[in-house]
Amino acid sequence: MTTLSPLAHSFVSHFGEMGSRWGINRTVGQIYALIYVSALPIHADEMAETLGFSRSNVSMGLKELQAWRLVRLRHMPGDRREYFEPSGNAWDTFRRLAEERRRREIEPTLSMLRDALLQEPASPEDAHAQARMREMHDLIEQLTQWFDEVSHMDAQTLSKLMKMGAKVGKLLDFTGIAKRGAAKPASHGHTGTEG
Amino acid sequence: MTTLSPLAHSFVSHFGEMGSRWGINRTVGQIYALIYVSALPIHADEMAETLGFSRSNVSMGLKELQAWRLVRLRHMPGDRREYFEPSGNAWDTFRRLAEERRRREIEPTLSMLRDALLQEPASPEDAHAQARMREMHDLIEQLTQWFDEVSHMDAQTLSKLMKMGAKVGKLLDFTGIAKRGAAKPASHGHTGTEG
DNA sequence: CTGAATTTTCAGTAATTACTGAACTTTCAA
DNA sequence: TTGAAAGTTCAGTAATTACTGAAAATTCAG
Repeated sequence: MTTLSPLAHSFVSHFGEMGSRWGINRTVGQIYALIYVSALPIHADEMAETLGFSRSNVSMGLKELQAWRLVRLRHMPGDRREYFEPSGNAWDTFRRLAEERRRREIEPTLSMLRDALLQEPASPEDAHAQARMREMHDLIEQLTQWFDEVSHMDAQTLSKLMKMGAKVGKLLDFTGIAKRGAAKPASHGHTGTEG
Repeated sequence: MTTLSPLAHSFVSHFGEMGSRWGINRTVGQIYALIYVSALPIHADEMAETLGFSRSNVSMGLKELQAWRLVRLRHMPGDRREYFEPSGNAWDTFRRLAEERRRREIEPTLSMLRDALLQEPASPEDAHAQARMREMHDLIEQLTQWFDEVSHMDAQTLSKLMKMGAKVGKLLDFTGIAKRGAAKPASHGHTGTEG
């Protein structure tokens, strides 16, 4: 498949544009999209030709995709070249992206916040800043801890949890009305609302 | 506060670096961080001086933050200048970021996928590509629908849901073992696992 | 109204990031 | 071993994105 069908082309070029919104660039996005929709594993020369990128660009892109653990290297019998396929289903892909972003972005932020919270505030302004940082720190920690738990589930389990989640949420929302009433008005301006 | 304390400085400069990982640039990240930790609303000149950016750069950054609905404009009595404060607490911030990213990134992707799925596959390769796209489409739709529900909750409710989520998840994980056993082996290579 | 204070716009430039081609390294069949 | 095929690296350049200063537009007290 050295030339793309219109269907595959629209998918691949869309992911090129979207890729740049995530940390990955256009090239990497398109390479991944191509691997993702291909029925069979493909090798770098084919990608370069299909996408119109230089061979070296493809090589670098594949390195990055391997760093994200989004693709898997395979060998075909009687062929020295390296073939690539997606390293999992859509849920695996999402999970890997989220885990990797967590490692690269969330963890450093948490670490910076933890450090800042250990300092002795030198002024009332610093004390306020710390309160805001603590609020952010606690939220991030809660979200990531929860994601940890959820990310070990497979698609079916997750789907069930989500369906239940909505109902559980509504129930809790109802029982929480009294507390909300006390907390919400303060949320104009700078607020320290947490449970 | 025209000069930053070490505490505030580390927070602000960290968000500058991290901002570029998200769609926003260094300037916008630092402006937001500064507004976020400030005890009182601040105006553009103060931001420009504190951060060492040009006045025009701050102006553009504030426009972008308003587009993301992350900051709120306020006026102080007897002062014509525009002051800014965060538009909510940490959970509000996270929710706004997520909602905006959804609008800008997820919705266009879903729309592209829906279009692609309506096409008549012109070849077995296209049929395979469509199957992969459907898998992605269904996952995204499920995730966003769930996020819709969750994003209406406030911090306390969410916190409860998360605490329950882990337990519910474990329970479901246990009941799901039989189904998992059938689905997982296929997840080597290209898989169409969904439930 | 007037004009000073404030904010916005935008063309030009600086800084950053992406991409290529050529040289280099690695791999493996013969 | 050898050398051709495959893969990688990297310096240079192209493309993109960020930032500034100057000028224009807006706002509002007087």
